Amino acid sequence: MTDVISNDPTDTATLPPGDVPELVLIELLFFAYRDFVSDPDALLAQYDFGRAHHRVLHFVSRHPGLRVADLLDILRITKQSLGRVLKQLIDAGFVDQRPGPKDRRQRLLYVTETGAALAHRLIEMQSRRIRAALAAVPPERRAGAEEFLRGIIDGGERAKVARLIES
Amino acid sequence: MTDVISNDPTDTATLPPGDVPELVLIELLFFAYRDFVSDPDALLAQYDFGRAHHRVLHFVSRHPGLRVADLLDILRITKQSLGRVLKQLIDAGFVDQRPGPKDRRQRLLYVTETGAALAHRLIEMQSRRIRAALAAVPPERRAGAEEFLRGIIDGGERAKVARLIES
DNA sequence: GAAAATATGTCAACATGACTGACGTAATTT
DNA sequence: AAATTACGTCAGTCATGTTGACATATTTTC
Repeated sequence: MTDVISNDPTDTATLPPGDVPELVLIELLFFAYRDFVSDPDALLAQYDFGRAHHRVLHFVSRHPGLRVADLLDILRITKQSLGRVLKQLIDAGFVDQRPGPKDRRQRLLYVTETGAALAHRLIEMQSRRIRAALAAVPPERRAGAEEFLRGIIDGGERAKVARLIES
Repeated sequence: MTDVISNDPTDTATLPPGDVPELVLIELLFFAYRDFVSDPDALLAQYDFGRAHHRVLHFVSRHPGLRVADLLDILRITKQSLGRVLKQLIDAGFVDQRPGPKDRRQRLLYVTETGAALAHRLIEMQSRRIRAALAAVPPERRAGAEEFLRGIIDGGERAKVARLIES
């Protein structure tokens, strides 16, 4: 791999970050997310799980007793997509479901001890990366990262996400 | 890890953000990325393109004359996956390829005018979201977002990504 | 000049995770 | 009793990723 950058000026003019300053953050979001999910992916592969299993396991672990409908709203996928992944997690003994005590139509979701252990390992991997990244940001600017990410979320979703994260 | 999540549905205590402060950023990255790609997805669907086409189009637009190998390194996908998407972009007239002038084994990639127009519209959509998010961050903390995201990228990749973004 | 390495393309076969749309069942609410 | 809700399921499709092997042209190295 020599030089990723072209020196051919004969083609369509490109938009350098000088012209569109937001390009830097657009591309950083891509690269950051690419690497952010890479450690979990590697661990999950050992269990024959993928990114979808990670998301389900994470949110069930964080919110025991979560309903299927809640999970669908969080993940923005269809019932059918969730159903498959959830079934695999239940069959493999990482997630458990019980009828709701008040409304017995509901299937409330819980992680098992095995599931909790894996969820914690995944959180630990990503926490380490987050801590390392924050360590390189001057303390007075650290809040900027969180504020920026909250602003990227759809306006209509922001309050709901905030509630979910805080609880 | 002192906390153990029990199987008991009545025990809702898990790992709250209070115990693992990085959880907030872990979850914000998920939600922010989920919404960040949502507008492009909607526009691309009109052309029967997906997220993979977006990424190829974006980086070819930003770096005219990019080689296939460079793109593989940026996107971290296999030649076969890229090949399919690239072929569709070329057939649809959004991307053009020419043999390298020095090394004729290379197929240097360029966007056509049509491709550039679409790439610019996609950048514009995401720029708008970025600008809105930054507007809500106090100016003295804005740099924190960029610094944090750079820190999330794999240490070994950071210099290469920085060069790619700046050029 | 021959051999090796490189850049790219291509084939077959497959896995994952997403989709739509329709329908079923049990439980709760009106 | 009827309507609504929560959830599951069936059947089919699509997009995007994977591995591994092999082909071709070209450039580099000995």
